[in-house]
Amino acid sequence: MTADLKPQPAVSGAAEVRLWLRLLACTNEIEGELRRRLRQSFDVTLPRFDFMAQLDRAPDGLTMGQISRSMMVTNGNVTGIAERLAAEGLIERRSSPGDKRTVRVTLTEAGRRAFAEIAAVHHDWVADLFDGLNEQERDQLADLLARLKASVAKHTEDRPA
Amino acid sequence: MTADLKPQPAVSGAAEVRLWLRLLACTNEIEGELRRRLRQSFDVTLPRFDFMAQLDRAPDGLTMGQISRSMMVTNGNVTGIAERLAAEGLIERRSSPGDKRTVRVTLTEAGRRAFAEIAAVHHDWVADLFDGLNEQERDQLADLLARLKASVAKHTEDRPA
DNA sequence: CGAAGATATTTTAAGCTTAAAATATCTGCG
DNA sequence: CGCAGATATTTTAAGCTTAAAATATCTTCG
Repeated sequence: MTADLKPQPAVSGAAEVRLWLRLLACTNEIEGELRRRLRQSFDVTLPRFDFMAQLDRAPDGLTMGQISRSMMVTNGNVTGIAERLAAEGLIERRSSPGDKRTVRVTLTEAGRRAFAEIAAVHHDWVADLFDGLNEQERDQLADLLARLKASVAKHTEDRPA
Repeated sequence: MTADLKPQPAVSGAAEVRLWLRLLACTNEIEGELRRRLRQSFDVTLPRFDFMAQLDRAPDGLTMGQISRSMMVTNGNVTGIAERLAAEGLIERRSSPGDKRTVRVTLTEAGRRAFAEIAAVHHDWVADLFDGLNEQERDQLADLLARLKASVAKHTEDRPA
């Protein structure tokens, strides 16, 4: 529809696809490296670490739904992760007194200790991986990603909430 | 070791972690949206589309190892994807004449047609999702990601090839 | 009160992903 | 030649992830 308003390169979207593939490769590289290190150093998976990170910021605990929303994954997904974390004694699940449908999840004392230990090292790992960018470049990247996220949201905000 | 050469904010790595989480969220958002659209419009998964994309650029086909390397996933992973693509009649696997260990994979005619149809729409989708960034911003993002990838590689290049 | 619809969560089926072990084949060297 | 190590791939076990269906509880409204 905008063909004569906005001249395009020979193949529509080719440059964007290259950029997208680079973004994906970069993210996967970092994610894979962090996953490997978490497994080797702490025998923990990235999703379990992420789950615990949500709880660590919420002293009173969170419901399963809150966790799934903040992790941006499906409800069913967090059920499985919670199952394994509970089996390891790192979290506790209690049915809410007010609303029996909801489950209130908290870190156990062991979970809080384990998370703190891992998080400290995790911070350093991430700082290391990003140390090839100076502060200005990091700010620039953060800004571009915010714009990109907004751009994506324009095309997705009309999904079933 | 560099503590007195390079002053750090109060919590080491906090800014980098925030940037990393933003990068991850942004990538997941785009990846999820593309996955959903591929499934709804073409009943195909992202990994299968990606697998076919590798083959489409290689008229003579590729070995399983070449495919797993270009997709940056494990060997075992591509075995499963190939199994399903072959069941759908989209690829063909032939034992190599020279080296009986290797498998030469090619797109079937149906596979080539299916890929072409999907790829055209996929290009447009990606272009749409990125249309909130102008050309300069896209170039800037590509450049920062290249630097980031290089930075990450510094810390990972010493892994078993 | 009681049913209809909304909300929170779990279950299920299918598929993706990894790491590690197993298989099969090839290559080089004595 | 024959075997030791290298290479290509598959298999296995465990876990992550999604979408859709099922379950359980709550809320609203007549």
